[in-house]
Amino acid sequence: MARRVSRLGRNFFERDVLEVAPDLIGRVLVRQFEDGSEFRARIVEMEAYRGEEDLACHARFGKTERNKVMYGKAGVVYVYLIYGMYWMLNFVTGKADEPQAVLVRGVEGMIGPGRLGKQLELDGGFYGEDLVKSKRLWVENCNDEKLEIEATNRIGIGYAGEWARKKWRFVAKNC
DNA sequence: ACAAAGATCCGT
DNA sequence: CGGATCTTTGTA
Repeated sequence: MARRVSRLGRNFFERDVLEVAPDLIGRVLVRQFEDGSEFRARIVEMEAYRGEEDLACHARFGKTERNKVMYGKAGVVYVYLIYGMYWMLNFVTGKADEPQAVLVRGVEGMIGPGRLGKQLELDGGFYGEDLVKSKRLWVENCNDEKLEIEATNRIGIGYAGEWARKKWRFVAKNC
């Protein structure tokens, strides 16, 4: 049965972040630039950030100006500048008022969240971008064989105590 | 108002 | 291993 390549819809992102994060491995991240060119690559590394109780999550201090989009509807983009240099790409997941997001840490040929943000030419203008409707950034299904997924500790969050030991980083095994 | 830290990367 | 570079956050 012919099934068109399709963009992931709202319902995909409305599930719990621990379900969505591994499910995004192997899907295709698409970025269309102003000049008509396109960046397209399979996602191979994701990290889950889940709720105010997760001390590694930006929602650990409650709702703020920066993280408020995480409290809204799923399927929109949460970007923020880290170390004054790198734009980090996240997707909001779960129900409204449940602050969750997945950080895109790497795609095929472009590993590292900071480098990816640079390659995609992200900036504050992507804050709140809706992946379901956007003309410049979205995620598509992939018909290729499924990748084997490994779960490990999250990177760069050593300050989070117990939460640093959660295996909430999902990475394709052959990468 | 201020100071400290940060979901990183690069060059030495 | 330290510097770049600047926004966010709690009050160190």
